[in-house]
Amino acid sequence: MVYINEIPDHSGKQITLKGWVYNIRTSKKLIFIIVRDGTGLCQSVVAQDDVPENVWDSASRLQQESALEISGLVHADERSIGGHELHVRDIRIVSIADEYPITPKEHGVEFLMEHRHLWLRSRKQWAAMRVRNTIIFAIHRFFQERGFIQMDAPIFTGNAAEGTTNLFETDYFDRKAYLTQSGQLYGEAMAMAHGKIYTFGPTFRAEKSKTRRHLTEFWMIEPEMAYYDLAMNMDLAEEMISFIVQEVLKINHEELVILERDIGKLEQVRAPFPRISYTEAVEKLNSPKMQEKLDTMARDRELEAEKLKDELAALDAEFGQAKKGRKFQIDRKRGEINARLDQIDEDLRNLPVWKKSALEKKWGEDFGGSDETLLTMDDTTPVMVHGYPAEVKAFYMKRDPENNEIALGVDMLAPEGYGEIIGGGQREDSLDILLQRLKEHNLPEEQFRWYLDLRKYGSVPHSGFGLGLERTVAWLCGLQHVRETIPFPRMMGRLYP
RNA sequence: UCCUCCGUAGCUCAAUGGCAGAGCAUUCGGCUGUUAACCGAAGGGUUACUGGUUCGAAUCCAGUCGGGGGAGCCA
Repeated sequence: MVYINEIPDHSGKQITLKGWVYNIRTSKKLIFIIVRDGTGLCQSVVAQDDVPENVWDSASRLQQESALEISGLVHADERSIGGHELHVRDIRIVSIADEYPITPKEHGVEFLMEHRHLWLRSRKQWAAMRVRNTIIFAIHRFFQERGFIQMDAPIFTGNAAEGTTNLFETDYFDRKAYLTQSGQLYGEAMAMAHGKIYTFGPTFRAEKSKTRRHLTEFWMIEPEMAYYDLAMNMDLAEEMISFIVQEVLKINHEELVILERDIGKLEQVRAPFPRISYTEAVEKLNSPKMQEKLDTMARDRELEAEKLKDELAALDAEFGQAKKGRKFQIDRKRGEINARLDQIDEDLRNLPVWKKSALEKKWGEDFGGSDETLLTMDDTTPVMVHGYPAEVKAFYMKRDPENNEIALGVDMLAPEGYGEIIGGGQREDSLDILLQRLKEHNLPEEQFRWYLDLRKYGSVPHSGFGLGLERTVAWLCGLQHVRETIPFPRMMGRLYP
C-alpha cells in the first residue's frame, strides 16, 4: 500500500492506493476517479479497453465518497493534480457511499456546520487542519527545545471568582464545579516547581459572543516562567510566534496555496515586532493621522463598492447570452461580489462607531476589536501593546514600580485584523499586595489560599502568557472565522455534531 | 442582553403584490483525456411557523423559531 503523497517515488511502478472517491467523471469508455486518502488527491483513469469487465463495472458503480482499493501504474502526467496519475488495472470496492450531501459546488455556512463531520474531508478544511497540526507541533518543539516542561492544569475548578467572564457550571457530586477559563494560576504553581512550564489544553468561556473570533471551547497554550520579567516575557512571545510562522511556511506551502493564503504577507512576519505602550497606543488612536486614515478608509470602501456594482451590472448583462459553463463562473463571481458588498456595507455602518471609539478613547479604557485592527493597520508583523491601566486588568497582575496606575501586562495583536492572539504579563509576587488586591476585587481569600501560599514560600518575580490556538490558526491560514480552525467547534447555539 | 441582515426543491440561488423558476445533486440516455467535464430528458415545493392586510401574499404588517455578522467580553 502506497500513500498519495509518496506517489512521485513510484513513477512507472505498479501500486495500490486505499482511499475514497473525492470526485468522479464518466464518459463512454473512460472513467476519471479523483481518489483521496488523507495525504492528498490523485486522478485515476479507468479505460474500458484496458480492464476486465468486472473492474469496469465496479468503477461504474462508484459514487462520491465511496471507499475503494485501487491498483495501477503510476504515470507522470502534467494534466493531473500533483503531476502524476494512476492508470487503473484493478478496483476493489470497500463500501459504496450513499448520496453524499457535500457536492463539489457551493454551500452555505449553516449547512456545512451541520455536516462538519463530513466537511472535514473537503480540501480547504483538510489544509487548515494540517496547518493546525504544524502549529501545535511547532509550539511543543519550541518549548521543549528551551527546557520547558509541559504540565496540565485541571479542567474542573472550584472557584468561579477569578474574573468577570461567565463560566460553565457543572454538577460535581452535588457540589458546583466550573470548567476552567484559564490554567494560569495553576501554571504559576507548576513554574515554582519546575522553573519553566507550559500548559496546552482546552478552556471554556460561557460568553454569549457570536463573532468570527469567539468559541465557547478553545485551546490555549500558557507558558509560565519563574524569574522572568515583562521584557523577557515579551522576548519569548515574539520568538515563539516567529518560530511558528517559519515552521508553517517551511512545512505547509501546499496547504497555504490550497487555502489561497497570501504567503508574501506571512514571509514578512519576522522579529522584532513593534512594542508600544498602552499610553502611546491611546495617543495613536486619538491622533489626527488616525482620523485621516479612517476617512481615507471610508472613501476607499465607497469607491470599491461603486466599482463592484458596475462589475455586477456587466455580469448581469452578460448572463442572459452566456453558455452554461460561463454561467457557473458568473454565478460564483456574483456570489463573491455580493459577499464583499455586504462586508463593505457593514464596514461603512461601523466606521463612525470605530472612529468615535478611536478618537474619543480615554486613558483608562480598554481597547475594542476595532481599536486593535486600527493599531495594527500599518504593520505586517504582530504588534505588542504593554503597560495597561491597572484598573481594567486582573487582580494578579503586577503594577509598574514606577507608576502604580499601570499593570505590567502585554497583549499581542495579530496583523490583518485578526486581533488579540496573546494576553499575558508579569504576576504580582508580593503576598501583602495580593491580599490587598483580593479585597479590592471582592474575591474570597479562602478560595485562593493555595495561590497565596506561592507568595509565602519562596516568592519570586515571574511572568507568563496565554496564546489562543484557534486565532493563531485563523491568522496563519487566512481564514475568516475561527470555526474552521478546530475540528468540531463549540459555539453559542452549536453543540452538534 | 442590544443592534443589524437573512430564511423559497437535497444544495446554491432567482422570482419585489398577479401561473413557483434555474443550475448543481438524483434517475435514465449520449459522449475516448475530463479538470466544479459536457449534451439531452425525467422526477423533485406546506416559499421556517402562526396570525393579519388584500380580489389576490414567497413578496406587505405583527409575533414566534432558526441562522449569519457586529457591540459588550475576551484568546
